[in-house]
Amino acid sequence: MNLKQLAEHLNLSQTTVSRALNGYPEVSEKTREKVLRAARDLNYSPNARAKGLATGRAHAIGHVLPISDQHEMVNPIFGDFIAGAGQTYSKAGYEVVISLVDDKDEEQAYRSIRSRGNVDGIIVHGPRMTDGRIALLTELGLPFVVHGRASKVSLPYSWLDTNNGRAFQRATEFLLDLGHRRIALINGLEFMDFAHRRRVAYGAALADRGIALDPALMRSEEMTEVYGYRSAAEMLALDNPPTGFLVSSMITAIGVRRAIHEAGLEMGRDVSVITHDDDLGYLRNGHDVPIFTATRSSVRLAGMRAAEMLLDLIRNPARAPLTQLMEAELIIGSSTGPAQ
Amino acid sequence: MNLKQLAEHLNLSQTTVSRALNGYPEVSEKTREKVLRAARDLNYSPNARAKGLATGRAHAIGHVLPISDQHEMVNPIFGDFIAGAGQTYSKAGYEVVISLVDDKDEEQAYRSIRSRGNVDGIIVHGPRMTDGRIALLTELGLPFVVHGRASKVSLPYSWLDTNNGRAFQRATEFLLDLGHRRIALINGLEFMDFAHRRRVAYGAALADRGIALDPALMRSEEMTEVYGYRSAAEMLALDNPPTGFLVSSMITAIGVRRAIHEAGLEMGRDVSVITHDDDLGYLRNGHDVPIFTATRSSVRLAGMRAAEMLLDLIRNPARAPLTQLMEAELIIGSSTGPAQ
DNA sequence: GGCGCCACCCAAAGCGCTTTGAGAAACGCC
DNA sequence: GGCGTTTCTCAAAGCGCTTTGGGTGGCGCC
Repeated sequence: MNLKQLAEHLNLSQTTVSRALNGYPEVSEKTREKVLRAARDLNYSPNARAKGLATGRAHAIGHVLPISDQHEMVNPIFGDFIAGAGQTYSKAGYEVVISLVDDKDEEQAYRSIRSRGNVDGIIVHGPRMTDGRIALLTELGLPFVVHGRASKVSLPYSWLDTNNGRAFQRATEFLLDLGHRRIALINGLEFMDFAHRRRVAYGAALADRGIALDPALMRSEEMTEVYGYRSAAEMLALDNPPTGFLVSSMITAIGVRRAIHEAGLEMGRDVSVITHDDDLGYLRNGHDVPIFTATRSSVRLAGMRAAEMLLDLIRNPARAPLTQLMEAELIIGSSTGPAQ
Repeated sequence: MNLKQLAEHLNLSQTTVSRALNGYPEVSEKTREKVLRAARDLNYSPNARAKGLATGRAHAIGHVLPISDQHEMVNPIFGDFIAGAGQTYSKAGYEVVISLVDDKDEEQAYRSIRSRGNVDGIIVHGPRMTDGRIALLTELGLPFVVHGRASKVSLPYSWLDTNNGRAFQRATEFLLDLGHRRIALINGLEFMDFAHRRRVAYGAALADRGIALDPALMRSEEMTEVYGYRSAAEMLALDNPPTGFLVSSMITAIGVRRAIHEAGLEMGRDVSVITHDDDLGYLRNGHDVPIFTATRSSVRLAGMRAAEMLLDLIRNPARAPLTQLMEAELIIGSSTGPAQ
């Protein structure tokens, strides 16, 4: 069923039918009514490609996930982010298209996304500190919003980020205030911007209290459970083990907890743990009784907001870049306690 | 840059340029060479909408996630599945389009996906035991592959599934062989087909040894960490607590482990746990030293294979439905031991 | 009755590509 | 040199939609 057939069925021109369906005023209410009913009855919906070709809009948003040998963005965050964004999109009649792009041919990939024209804008995931994609997309004139920031990029661009620095500063201070002096950082990969910021904030908070950084207490890897376990196990075996852990994700913190248990220690009493919590749907940090003391910031909410920003950008291409910084809340769970 | 401009630039007709780019034999190698170089230099890539309109193929695959109030498919599995499928797609030049559809207007949604024509086929996620989508899609003539099965649907259709029944039967028998008699099932939602099969297999294995089902030891909910924790905590507080747990996902098993620890028990000694393990990238069950005894089946691999099946179906529309059953392997970790 | 004005409606062009049906150029053969 | 083939190239139609630039009929008004 296409427009032409529908028009013939109704004994109307394609123009009139199209106008009726798209809410143009040049058509009488009676006609519009008739057209809408027929469309529903005959189960007509316009061909997206043809519509896109004619209007120049794809009504789709691209989510580009960089992949490389060292690192892969398909992580637990992504599902929740998409779920949030998807909610916003579907209200606005937009679709999500996902591209996995190898960062070897990143430039080529973005250019081709641009000229293939099947998305009206894109969300950039996993920004590095110095991320070439921002300049590239700006040059290409394709609307985009970065989930996160790129510290070393000075161009103006639209982004939405959690205040990772502030969050980790507060978390570090929280442990310091409890009397901890040996505080470990089990961080994500530090060429990722968010992890870099956390690292810097942690360092600054310690320096503020005159505590020197100990490289033996700092790790930076992909945030898996096993990584948390291994790191914590090794650190707890040191002559001078940490009494507090700052961890970059719930999954990793679960690994840390496992190591603590295996060492015969109790979390919250012998060893304190604070983690960042993205508030993932299936991995709730117990909203009533938090398991972990955590810096919480909903990634699903971030998805919704980033999507709104992007749609806004698409509708008003002339608009200046939008930015939004979300504060994480520090929630107190039972994984922290005074230093022994 | 579009075809016309490229053709003008080369002083050729659009036809010739198009043929050169798409590898048709009617164009000389010399010309083709020239065209390809120009395309690369000028960063031309064809407009996907126009191409799709002309060819009738979208070069995109839809992944449809049902959402409802009671249940939401955006779960940890999804990221890995897409990562696997995406690998196959990008090799074949296909994109992924994600639609979140509310199951209230499911029928409408699938019909509209069909007629909007921006995907060539779809992967159906999260099949229920009696899933209306299968009949609907068959009727619509849209190629599709189901990730999982629908037990109560008798139509032939293409699917790829893990042998959940066999896996949970083996797991149950494994615990029985270790002497466990009170075995709990912390299952997923049992209107989901995979969970139903697990439930049936668990029941059958117990019945085989003449053990009656105890409703107090059976749960069926969304597979979160908190659910695992709460269920296990409650069961361990029973007068006659279980000595073995069969759990439907790693995340939930982590919750179970937490409850066991909090009860002052040790997993693998006082209480045994077997979980299903989807082999998620960021939540590895320790490939060298498994944390949990588990039935393992890579969901990423499932994604790759399902994608291949679908592409096959798209290329040969006349082909009979394809089916593929993946066996899970039972890996022995340290979370199980003889019943006390 | 003739005029202008709305309210409706339509034919046709155009979006960027593929593909058909045919023409020109080059070649070998007698 | 003329013929049939092969090789290369082209103009134009068509995919399903939107949108421009008119038309047509009915109404009130003088």
